[in-house]
Amino acid sequence: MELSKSQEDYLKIIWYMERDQIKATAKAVADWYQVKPPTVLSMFKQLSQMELIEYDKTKGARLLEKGDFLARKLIRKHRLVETFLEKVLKMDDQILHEEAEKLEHAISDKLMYLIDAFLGFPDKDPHGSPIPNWGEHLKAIQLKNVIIGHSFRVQDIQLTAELEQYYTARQFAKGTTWTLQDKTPDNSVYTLTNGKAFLAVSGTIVSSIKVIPHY
Amino acid sequence: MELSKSQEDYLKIIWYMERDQIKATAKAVADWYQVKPPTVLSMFKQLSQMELIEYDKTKGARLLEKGDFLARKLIRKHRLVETFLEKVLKMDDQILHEEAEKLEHAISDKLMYLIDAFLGFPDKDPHGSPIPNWGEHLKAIQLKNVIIGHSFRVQDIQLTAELEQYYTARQFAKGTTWTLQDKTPDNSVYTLTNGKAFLAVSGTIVSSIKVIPHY
DNA sequence: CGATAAAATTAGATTAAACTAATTACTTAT
DNA sequence: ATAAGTAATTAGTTTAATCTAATTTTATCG
Repeated sequence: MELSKSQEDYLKIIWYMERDQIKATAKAVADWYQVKPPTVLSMFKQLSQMELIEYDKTKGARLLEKGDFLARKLIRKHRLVETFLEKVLKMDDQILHEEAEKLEHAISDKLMYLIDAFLGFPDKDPHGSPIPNWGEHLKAIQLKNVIIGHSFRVQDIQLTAELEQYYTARQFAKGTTWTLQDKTPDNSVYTLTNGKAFLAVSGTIVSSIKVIPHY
Repeated sequence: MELSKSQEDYLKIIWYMERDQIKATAKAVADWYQVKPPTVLSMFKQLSQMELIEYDKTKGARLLEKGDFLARKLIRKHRLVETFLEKVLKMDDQILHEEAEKLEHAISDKLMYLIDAFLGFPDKDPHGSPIPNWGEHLKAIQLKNVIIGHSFRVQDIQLTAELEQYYTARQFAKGTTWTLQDKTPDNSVYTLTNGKAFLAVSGTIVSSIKVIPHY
């Protein structure tokens, strides 16, 4: 499922708060996003449901692996767009941020990549903030936490020799690239494709497989 | 007021239907936009309220001056973005249209201008469709129909000599550029600014002044 | 410790954009 | 000109994201 603009915004705010070591309480987020606490609470509930965050009254909201990944991606888009608007289109600094704020939600992963390439894969935005990317920020995550439609490179597999052999025989091995095509509602089966073949992976082992998502 | 993505989409569809001489009935628009007729009806009501369209059961929906202006602007954004993605970022043709469809709603007028300039003010998009622009499509419209926040160049003033003199003395004359800052809820007074001074224009004459909007 | 302040939570309302189901109003072909 | 078939319209529902008002929890300070 695609996230809404709002959902993305909340993830982003929590990400920034974690970075700045501010507890992401309902109040704090409400103040930041200029809404009222009940609104934040209901969004927290939603995002928890989707396993993007974890919320606890006293600890505030914290990003789970999937939420962290999506927040990072959004921030990456923001900073790439900002860089692009400034460097290539010479946009005025005053309106830069606001413009990027709108665009970050409308930019596909493919377009993000094209902009990145056009800019020569920069690692800083015009303000000097790091642009989260592969090596620096996108760590390996569990296959369990990959989002439908995303592709990834297999980084590490911890299975019994028998199982490992089974999957290796089907080209699912360290270093190969796959896309998560679908999963069952109960997360018991993950369907992958590598463009040529399909592969079903049991939900019992998706925590034991580490992958690096492509963006 | 900013239009929502939906509102913009409906204007665009009506614009295309007018171009293709298809009557924009509730049914036809519903089929086009993949919604049900009651949804379209309620949107027609909304847009009529805002004086962007005119709806009549038998004649269907037709764009009024303001609606036509906004639809054109959206299409202009679409085609400029498409051109940009293809020519500059070398985006794949397959995803071009879909991508532009999302971006057109997220691009400010200023960014539209920057893209236009970067491309060297093209008049055709990659498919050969004309990119609506100044000379070709943006005709003079009545000051009455200018949208708050937009600037324009004064093209023609049809007033009594006395009034004309009054306004001319205040730098409001053919060829000058102004921005519509605000208007009263009853449309009795329009407030303009030229960056230096403010000028109040009576609602009784806003139909007699023709202007060319900046985008 | 207990009173007060602050934050969290719950309940219920609102708005925009969609829907379904039911009704009304046209068209049109026989 | 009338029955049958479309299209338009109305009424009422739904969902996401917001709100306000009321209540409950938690903190904090004297």
